[in-house]
Amino acid sequence: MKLGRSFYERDAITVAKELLGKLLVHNSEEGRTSGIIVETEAYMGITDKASHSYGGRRTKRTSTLYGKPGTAYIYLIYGIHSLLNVVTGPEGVPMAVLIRALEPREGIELMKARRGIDDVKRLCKGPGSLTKAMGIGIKLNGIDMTGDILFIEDIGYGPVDIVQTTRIGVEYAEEDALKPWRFYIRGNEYVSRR
DNA sequence: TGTCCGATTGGT
DNA sequence: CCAATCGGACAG
Repeated sequence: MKLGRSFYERDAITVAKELLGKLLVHNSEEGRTSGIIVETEAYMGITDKASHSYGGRRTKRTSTLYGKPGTAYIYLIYGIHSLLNVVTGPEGVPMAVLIRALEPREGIELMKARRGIDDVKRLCKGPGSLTKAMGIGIKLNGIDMTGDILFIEDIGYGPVDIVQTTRIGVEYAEEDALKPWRFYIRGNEYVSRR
């Protein structure tokens, strides 16, 4: 069953935990790909120094974060990688959940071709890797994830044993770098390293 | 308009 | 450890 607006209309920490074990699906022109979400991070918005919307910052890029819950916030990092987030919380509250890793399910051959590697374990390991495997680029920024192109389903996976720890790559966020807002499925082989 | 730099990745 | 690669953010 596809996740609807109300699922996303909650704080990012709650959504980040509950997204573990759900299925991310992309119906692209090249074909359908999907994977179980095994790792997420919560970005809590205007009070979170690691968030793009910290302090209520509202620019061309971050305007997506202020949209409806369930909107895809996709941006380019290092000029190379697209990172996928789902906007959460009530409209106007700029929180989001970063999808960091997937366990591939459907379209694995297409993912291998897009990534140029064969190791299934590495196909969607890391936020920049999974978007490449799934064919998700910044063109999809702002798309409604309650639609039929890019969306998330509850497939009854679980129960899930959640590990909670600090987020990756946010050292600049001072005290907020220590907040335990990264979540992943304990023991899962597809979680990113470091 | 000019400069700085990143919620990363892959290779040295 | 370090380069890749480019649009966003912000100073001037």
